[in-house]
Amino acid sequence: MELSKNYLPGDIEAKWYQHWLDKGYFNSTPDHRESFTVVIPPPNVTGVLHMGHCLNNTIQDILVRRARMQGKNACWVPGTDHASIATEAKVVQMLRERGIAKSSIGRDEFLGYAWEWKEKYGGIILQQLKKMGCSLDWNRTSFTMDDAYYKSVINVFIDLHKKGLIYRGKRMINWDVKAKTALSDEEVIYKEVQSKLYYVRYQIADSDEYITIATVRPETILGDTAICVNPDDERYKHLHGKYAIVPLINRRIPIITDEYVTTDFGTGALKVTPAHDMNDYQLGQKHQLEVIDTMNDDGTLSEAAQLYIGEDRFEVRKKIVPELDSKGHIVKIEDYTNQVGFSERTDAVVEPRLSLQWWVSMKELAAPALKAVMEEEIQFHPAKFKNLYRHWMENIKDWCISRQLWWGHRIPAWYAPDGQYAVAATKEEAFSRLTSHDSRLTMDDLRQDDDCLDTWFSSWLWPFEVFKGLSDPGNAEVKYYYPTNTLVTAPEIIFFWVARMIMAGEEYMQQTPFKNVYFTGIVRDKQGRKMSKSLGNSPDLLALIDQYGADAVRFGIMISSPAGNDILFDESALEQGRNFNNKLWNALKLVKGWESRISPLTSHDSHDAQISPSFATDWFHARLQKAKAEVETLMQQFRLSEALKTLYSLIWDDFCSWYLEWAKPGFEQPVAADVYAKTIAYFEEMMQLLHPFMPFITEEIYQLLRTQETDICIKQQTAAQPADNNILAAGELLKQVISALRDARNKNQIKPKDQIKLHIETVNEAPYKNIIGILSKQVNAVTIDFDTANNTNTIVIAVEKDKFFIETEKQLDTTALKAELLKDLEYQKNFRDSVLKKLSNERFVQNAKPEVVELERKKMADAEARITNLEESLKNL
RNA sequence: GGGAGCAUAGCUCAGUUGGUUUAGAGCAUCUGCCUUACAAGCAGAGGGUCCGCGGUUCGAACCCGUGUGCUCCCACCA
Repeated sequence: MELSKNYLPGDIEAKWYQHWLDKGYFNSTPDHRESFTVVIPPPNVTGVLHMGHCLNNTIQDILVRRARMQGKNACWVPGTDHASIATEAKVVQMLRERGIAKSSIGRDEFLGYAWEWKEKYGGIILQQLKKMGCSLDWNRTSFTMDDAYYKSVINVFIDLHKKGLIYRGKRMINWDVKAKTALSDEEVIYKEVQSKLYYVRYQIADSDEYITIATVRPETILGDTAICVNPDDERYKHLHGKYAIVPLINRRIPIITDEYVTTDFGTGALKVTPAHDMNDYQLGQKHQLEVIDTMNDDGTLSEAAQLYIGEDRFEVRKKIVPELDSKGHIVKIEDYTNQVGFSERTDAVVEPRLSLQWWVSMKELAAPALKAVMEEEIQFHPAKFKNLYRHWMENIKDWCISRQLWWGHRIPAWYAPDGQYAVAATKEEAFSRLTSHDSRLTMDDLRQDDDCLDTWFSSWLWPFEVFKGLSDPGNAEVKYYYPTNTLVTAPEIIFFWVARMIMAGEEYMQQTPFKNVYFTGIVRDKQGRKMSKSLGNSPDLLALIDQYGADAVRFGIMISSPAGNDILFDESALEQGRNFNNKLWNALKLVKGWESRISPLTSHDSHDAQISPSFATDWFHARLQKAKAEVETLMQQFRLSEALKTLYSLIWDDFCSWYLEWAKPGFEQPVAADVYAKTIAYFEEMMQLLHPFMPFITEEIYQLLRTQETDICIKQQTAAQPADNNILAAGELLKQVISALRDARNKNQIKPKDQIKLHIETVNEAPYKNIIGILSKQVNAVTIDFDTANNTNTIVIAVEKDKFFIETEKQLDTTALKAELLKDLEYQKNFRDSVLKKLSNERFVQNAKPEVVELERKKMADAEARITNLEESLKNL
């Protein structure tokens, strides 16, 4: 078969993915084997594949494919998240484009459109994962709003409510006065605006003294319930415990102290309006201040304001300033630049506002989840995230789980007209509970809570609910697959998601949901900026796959991403991946080319060094085993990019640059049968090791090498055998000698075609005996002997303690060579002196470990030998 | 403001209990090669005040302190 000049990934990738699907290799059912479960962090249904997904899913695929090849029952569960905010926003936007306002249609109609949208676009991202080669069990595709999943979410709500862990409480939220809805923090856009800072003075009660505060929102004065100063602020110490009078409305408010107030901003005195500012609210809670809500839901002032009732807050700002001024309360007005929140949807200035929300009480749930991580029942990779996790868990705040949205799991609470409510799975149940208090109620009186649950309130059940852990408790699948092995996710959602999954797992499965968490970094562009749509610096992943191939993309992103570090994405890494593919392809072509030239003889039958490079096969066997062991260790430590680097250099340097060159027969010479067979076996084994990282090309090459009894992706890997250290050392010596001789040839401009004679001066000829054949071919030496050269026109090279004389026809210019030797001599002398200094330090000899001292002695002896060697060489010149 | 982390070659990073390292790799750069697997290649080379300062130690890129610069998370300043 004719193999193409370069590797062409397109058709090959599509072919193998379909083949794997047809064979059902990615599908898992429980059996006697050990399970290895990974659940995908469910991408949003609104999502399209970006670099972050690429990184994250490549890592998962590597872990899953490797486990599968180690004989484990690997199961990687796909699925999507309903992503309530993001999806609802998309659907609203789509409706708006069709001229439909959300407010003009009812909840059911809206949800109809939302489901339609989900069915149409929600699966795109999963299809894209197939292009990357992800070995997911597609029969298990889950969605956080599937019927059974939905019911489990509701049941968890009911259960936690029953346990007293869910309650209703007031909270400051971001209020959009135009849309008359609450906004999530993510929907608030902070912009810098030019404001005024108004200095307003308040009279101290029962005194002629005044205290001046600074504010950008003078209209909120009407809701003031305290003035706060720093307890250490000398200017105000005499006012502690006194009262001030709110201008215009003459309310008496206390002057309180709190460390929160900084002395160097404004006047060091802060007016406190608990109903209209996040921080003031917290201060109010802490100091038990009265909360006066002076604003209606449309941004106009309410009756509680006493003045300007019914007028918009910004109108009031314009009017209240002159009024304050006319009564002598304005001290000065300064220009001021500050950050103001705007609604992402309506661009209205967001107003902090108090509202009644549902909460999960977190302390109790957090305790076992904190323990699981601190005691390493769950291991974080890298471990540095343990600190972050601990800090958050120890200072955990209650979780606000209600969202003023329609797309999501609707809160199972029903209200009677008098405000009484019941939490129940059905309206009927709620009715029966509420009628026991008030028998006059009818079903029609009951109204279900309009709000939805936070998206994370469903995704925290993901690791067991994909196996119906709650909807069908104790079923065989959840018993087999749960807990999962490794979660791969971004550190930015450690609190939103990872911590809460651990809590839910402990609470409902009595077991942590995973054993390992691998935190990926954030994918950034070359300049270190986060990839985002607005910057336009996020490349189109599918276009990259088309251009470089999926294997190259996977290689490129993995080679530059140590765990937990951000990765700076650079297309040159993909190019490196593509080149690596090509290197593999060409190595295949070379080895396949040997097929027609196999000699019936093996390397042992012949004494001809040219066709019996048994040293090469023995050496590479050891080299391969060593690399295999290294990869095993690195993978256990989740050092994936280092494992890939190890394989890259094994294949490119040791296999292609050294081994194949050593084992390669001369032009039209036969190939020893055992060399051929071993080369094929090594190649196969390397393809197996590389398969999890680059699944497509490895399968293709594996199949082309020879007729296989199975496909590579389910071929079991064998454990590394011990490597022979002597032969490894001999290989390193050979490499070193070849490099040194090539360097000398290069520097003396001896052309590759020019032959040389080589004399080796050594006290120990034995290590060289095995490698003469290879050596002569690699440095183009016509003869090699162990005699001292007597020709004066020679180049002398020192490697370790041995000397190499290159005899050539070419006239040599020794000046450059001399300079080189002098430089090396100086280095060696300096080195010797530094070692000598160490060894003559008595305290070093006394305190250091004996083996360290011994090592220094050896370094010393070696350096001495090299110095003598170099000095002699210089004399010869 | 609270917390976490980072600083090693032009770039991206290794350097695992302080001693096989007067520091390694890949990419980039330079030099020479169209050598019959591969120019998406081959052979070779150059390149470092391990952020500054102080300390601990026989010995520090590594441990401690401190300064500087950068990044991220949370809360966002009246």
